[in-house]
Amino acid sequence: MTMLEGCILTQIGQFAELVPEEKALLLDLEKDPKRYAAETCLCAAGEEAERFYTLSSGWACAVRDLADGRRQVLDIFLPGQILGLREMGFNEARSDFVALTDIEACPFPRTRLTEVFEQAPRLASLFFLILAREQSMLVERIINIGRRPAAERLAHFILEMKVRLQRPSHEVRLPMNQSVLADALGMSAVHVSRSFSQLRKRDLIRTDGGAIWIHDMEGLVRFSGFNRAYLDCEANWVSRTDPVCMGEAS
Amino acid sequence: MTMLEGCILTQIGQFAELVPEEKALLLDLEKDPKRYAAETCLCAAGEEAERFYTLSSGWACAVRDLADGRRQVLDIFLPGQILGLREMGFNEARSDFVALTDIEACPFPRTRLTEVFEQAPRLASLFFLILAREQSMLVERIINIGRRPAAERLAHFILEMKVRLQRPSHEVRLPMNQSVLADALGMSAVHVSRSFSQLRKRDLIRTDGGAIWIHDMEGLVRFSGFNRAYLDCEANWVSRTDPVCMGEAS
DNA sequence: CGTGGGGTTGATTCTTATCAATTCGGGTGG
DNA sequence: CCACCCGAATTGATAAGAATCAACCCCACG
Repeated sequence: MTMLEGCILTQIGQFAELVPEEKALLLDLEKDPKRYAAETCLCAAGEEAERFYTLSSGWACAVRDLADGRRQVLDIFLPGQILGLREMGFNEARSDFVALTDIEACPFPRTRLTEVFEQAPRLASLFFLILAREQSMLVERIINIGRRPAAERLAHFILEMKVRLQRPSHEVRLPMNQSVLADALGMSAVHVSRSFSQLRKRDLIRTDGGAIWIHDMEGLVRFSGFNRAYLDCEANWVSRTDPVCMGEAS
Repeated sequence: MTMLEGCILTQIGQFAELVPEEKALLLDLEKDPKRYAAETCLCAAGEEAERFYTLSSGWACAVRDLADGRRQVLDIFLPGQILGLREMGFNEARSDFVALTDIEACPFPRTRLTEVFEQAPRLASLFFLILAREQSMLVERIINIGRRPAAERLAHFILEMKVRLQRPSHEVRLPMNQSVLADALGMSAVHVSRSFSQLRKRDLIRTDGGAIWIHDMEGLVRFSGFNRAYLDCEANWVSRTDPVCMGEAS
C-alpha cells in the first residue's frame, strides 16, 4: 500500500529558505494531527467553515454535489497540502472535503492563518504563491475538461498525478474508483472505463487492479498534450530580499 | 456602448479599509495606464512574462490555444482586476492575455508586487484573498463545464457576469461574439447559438444584438443552479488586527 | 450595391451518457 | 474448500447531446 507522508513545511520549503520562526509557525499548524477513516467527510458544503486542515498523510479531495445528483471533484489533495485555503474569504464551506484514504490531518482555526501572516509577512507571500500554483492546476483542469476528449483527458490526469507524486516509478496508484475519477474528469464512470481500454489498446498504459503502469511515457505525453510546466512553480522573487529582514527580527 | 471603469484600489478596498500608504502603493501600480485596441494580445503564452497589467477600463481575457486549434478562454477580466496574478511563480506566461474591447491597462513589472508585499504586508494578505476569490470562480467554472449541459452552462455564465458587473439593470452586454463565448464554455459556437434559442424559448432571456435581457431572473437562477455566494467574498479576518500595525508604521 | 462577419438553422456525424448484462476479485460464512 | 455476495470494471446496445458541415439571413460598412 502506498502510504504517502508529507508536511506543509517541506511543501513550502521548496519555494524559499525558511527561518526558524517561520518554520515554527508552520509546524504549529500541523502539530496535532488526527486520524480520519477513508470516506470521512471533514467538512460539508454549506456548514460554517471555521477550520482548515493540514494533510500529513493519505489522500483527500474537495467535492461539490449538485441538486440533481451530479457531482464534481474539484481538487485532489496530497500530503503537505492545506485543505480549505481558497475558502478564506467565505464563512460557509463551498464544497465538501472528503478523505479518499485513511488520512492524518490536523485541523486548525481559519483565523490562525491571519496570525501567521501577521507574524511572518513573508509567509503571506508564500501562501499567495501556493494559491497561484493551485490556480494554475485549476486552469489546466478547465482546459482538460473543456477541450479534450475523454481519453486524452484521462491521460492528462494520470500524468498530472504522476508528476505530483514525485516518484521515479512509472506506476501510478490512484486510491479512487472509476466513479470518483469520472467525477473529477467531468464524464461518466462507464466512459472512464472505456477510456482506459483505449489507452491500453494504444499501448500507452497497462492496468492491474488499482495500479496504472505508464508503458509509453512519451506517447502518453504526446497523446494528451501534457506539459508539466504548470506544476513547476518557483519563488525566486520571494527569497531575494525578505530573508535579511527576517534575520534582523530574529 | 458600455465602457466600464474601475481601479484595483476600489476592488481591494471592498475587502478592508486601506491606510494611505497602502493606497499609494496600489495607485502606483496603475498610475500610467496605456490604451490598447480590442484584439490586442498583451502577452502571449510561452513568452517570458515580466509584467502584469492592472486593467482600468474595458474587458480582457486569458486564453489558451491548443496544438490542434482548439482553444479555451480561462478568465474574463473586468476593470479593477489584475491580469497575470496567477503566473507569479512562473517565468513564462501560461496563457495569452487579450483585450476584448479597447482597454486601458497599466503594465508593471512582476517584481513590483514583491516590493508591495514587503512594504505593506497586509496587502499580501489581501492579494491572497483575491487569488482565493479567483479560485472560487475557477472552481465554479469547472463545475459548470464538467457537469452542466450547454443551456444551463450558458445561463450560469450570464448570471455570473450579471453579478460581476454590479449593475441593477437586467441587461447584460457581453463584448464578445458567440465563438469566444463558446471557447469560454467549452462548447462550439453553433451550439452557443442553439443554447441561446433554448433560453429564449423558455422565456428566460431576450436578446437584441449584443445585449441580453434577463426576462425571468428567478427562472434563470433555478434553471442554471446559480448561487452567487461564490462571488461574495469577505475579509473580516484581515482588517481586524493589522491596521493598528500599519498605523504605527506611518 | 457588393462584401464579409456574425448569427441562425438544418442535416449529419461523432462523442458521450445511460441502461443493462456479464465478468472479475475479494470477502464471508457454511 | 466451496457457495455466495458484493462492489467494481468491462462490454454491448441504445439514446441523447454536442460537434461539424453547409446553407442562409441579416446587417453594418466600404
